[in-house]
Amino acid sequence: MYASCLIEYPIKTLDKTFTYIIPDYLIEKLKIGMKVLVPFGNRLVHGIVLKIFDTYSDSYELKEIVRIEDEFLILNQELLDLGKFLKETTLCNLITSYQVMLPSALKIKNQKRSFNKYIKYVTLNKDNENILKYLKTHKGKKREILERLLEEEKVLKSQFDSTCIRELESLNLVKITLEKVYRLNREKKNVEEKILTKEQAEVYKRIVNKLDTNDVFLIFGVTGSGKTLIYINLIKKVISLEKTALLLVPEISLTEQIVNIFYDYFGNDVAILHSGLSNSEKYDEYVKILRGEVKIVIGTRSAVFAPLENIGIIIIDEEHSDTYKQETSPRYHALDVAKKRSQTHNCPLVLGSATPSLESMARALKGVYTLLVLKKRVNNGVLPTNIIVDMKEELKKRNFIISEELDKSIREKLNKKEQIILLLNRRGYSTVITCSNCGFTYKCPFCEISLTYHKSSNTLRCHYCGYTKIKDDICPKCGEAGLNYLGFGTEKLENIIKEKYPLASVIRMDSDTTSKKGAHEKIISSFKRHEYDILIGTQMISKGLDFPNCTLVGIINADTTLNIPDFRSGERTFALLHQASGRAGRSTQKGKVIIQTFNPDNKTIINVSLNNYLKFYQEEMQIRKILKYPPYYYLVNIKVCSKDYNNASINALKVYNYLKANLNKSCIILGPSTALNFKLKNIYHFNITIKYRLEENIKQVIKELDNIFALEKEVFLKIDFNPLQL
DNA sequence: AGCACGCCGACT
DNA sequence: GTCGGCGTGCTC
Repeated sequence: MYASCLIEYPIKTLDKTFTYIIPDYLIEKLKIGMKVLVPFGNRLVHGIVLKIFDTYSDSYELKEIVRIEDEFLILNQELLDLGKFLKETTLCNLITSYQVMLPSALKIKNQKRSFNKYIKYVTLNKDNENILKYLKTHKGKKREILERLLEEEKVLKSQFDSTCIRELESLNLVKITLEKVYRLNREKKNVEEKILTKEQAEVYKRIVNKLDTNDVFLIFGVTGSGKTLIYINLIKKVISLEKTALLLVPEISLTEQIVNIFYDYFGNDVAILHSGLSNSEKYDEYVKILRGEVKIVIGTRSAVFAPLENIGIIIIDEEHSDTYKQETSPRYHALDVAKKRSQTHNCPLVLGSATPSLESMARALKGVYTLLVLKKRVNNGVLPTNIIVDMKEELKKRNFIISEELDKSIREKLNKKEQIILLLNRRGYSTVITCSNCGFTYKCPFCEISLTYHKSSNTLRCHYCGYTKIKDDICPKCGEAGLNYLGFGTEKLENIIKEKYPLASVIRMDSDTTSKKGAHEKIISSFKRHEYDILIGTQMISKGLDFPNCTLVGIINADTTLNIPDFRSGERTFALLHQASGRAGRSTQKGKVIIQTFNPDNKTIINVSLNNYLKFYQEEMQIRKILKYPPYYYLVNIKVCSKDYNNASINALKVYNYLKANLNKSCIILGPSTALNFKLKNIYHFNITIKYRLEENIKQVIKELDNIFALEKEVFLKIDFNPLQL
């Protein structure tokens, strides 16, 4: 018997199978989809079995498979096929597809063999007359152990002295047994059944009637309209039909809250998968799913590959979120994978958002998706009042960061003992450091992006590659003490707020304060318990969080995302600001949102303040139509990358010429232009973007282009179909 | 990716 | 004479 295997290295030249002989003793055990160890060249590497067959006619001298690496791990046929789908749609290596499906503990290239956690118990060796004899003739510690075991049968080994146990074990009186345990365990709570509102019930019914189809639904529901409760009811229904459910959420800061709700409802029927778990925890959760021990999987992007069988529903919450798109190979969008899986399992796909992506909304309005609308907030909550503050006017009054209006509102809310959220989508202390004497500006030596000053660590850091240096006292160029700290981030905002409102307690949440495991949860729950009056944070505080006592949201600078030169910046700004404003007044009190901006006439910002998604949608669609962007056109982005500037530049032109010569005339080719982050981690990037309406030969042409550059050593391509960022 | 093989410069 | 530089080429 023979097996075709894929090798662990993700390189174009190795993106093919290698054939091995299956040794006799493995013939029974070896299955397609297993992780194996095989000889490759003069060393051993990991691989994955794709095919098993019994005749081999080539004259090549084959080697034998050494062993199976993990008896549990089998990628099932659905996932193996899904990998091929990923390779086809994103042009990645096949092994890369399979790597992304596995938790890091099980990754093909991972060396460690067992992540299983066991608990050791001591039990009496049954039917052993010697125990009674021993009891008669001995006294002391060891006798006490035996007596206790006679009563309790099974006791944790850690309760006893280990040398005593070792001696009793060697006398054959007791034995040690191992029990596999999972690191995460949550019991179901008896939660009070919440009854769906009329509106929620209607949405629920529409989906439940279609559980035997692979229809796609878009739930367009205002913030606070209770989408989660609909998800819970749908999942309950699916489970009652003996099927499983997959729920995707955008990021960890959100998962905690949603996961807790689901744990309460479903207890150990839930497995969770996200980057906040340790490798071992992820391994445990994955094994639970693999063995069919859970019915619900909740997780971030890569959880879309969870090895669930018999899926009855797939739900993507906050479907507009960028986090569903992977920015490294394989550059897939979880929504596309979910759609594929919903077809395979013939189950509905439910997308939920208060600010759907333009693509999804366009499809829903065209009738490709079923549009379901939730207009009301639960508890009759009303949407907050939004106030736009023109910061150009405030500057004249010398209010640089906090406007008069915001200041007034903060004081008012503090007096009323209500809570406040301040959003500033920029971390660090100051964002630009220049010398007033010679004009020098600090830039990252690898990315050419201005460094951000972090006061707490007294360092200058690059937010793209992580480069860090200690702050200088004098300008490194001219030697004068003329360094100025301009621009501000969350760290400085925190200082300013603390100074301005000394009686208020303030907490900051951004990626600097949440690097430790569980830090998100800690900050969120303490704010929820009202241990703090003011929460300052970056975008991570904007989504999905539910703070009933928060009645004021201040958006310190609405322009940060607006000014990024990307055709989606309007869409992103709307989603971010709308989501953030949705944090205000989620229970009975009416909320207030103050939006500080230098562009008070900007249409996107005005539509945010009007809480009018549909108007935003229509206006933005007009722009997209005129500029030929999605959803009217499809995009492919090709980045030509090299350590050498000239090399990158010359090859970018080569790529352009190749595309020009081979693509249909109807395709629009933009570039080559320097990418937004032109130099990143010491690598130069050139962008070429293709816009097209009809698929035709585009995939084939780009595939060939990719093959040509696979041989190139100094230059490489990053090809992104349907990119979210250019 | 890794490692061997292979062909040219400065050293015990 | 040898040690070692990193350029090509192969891995079932």
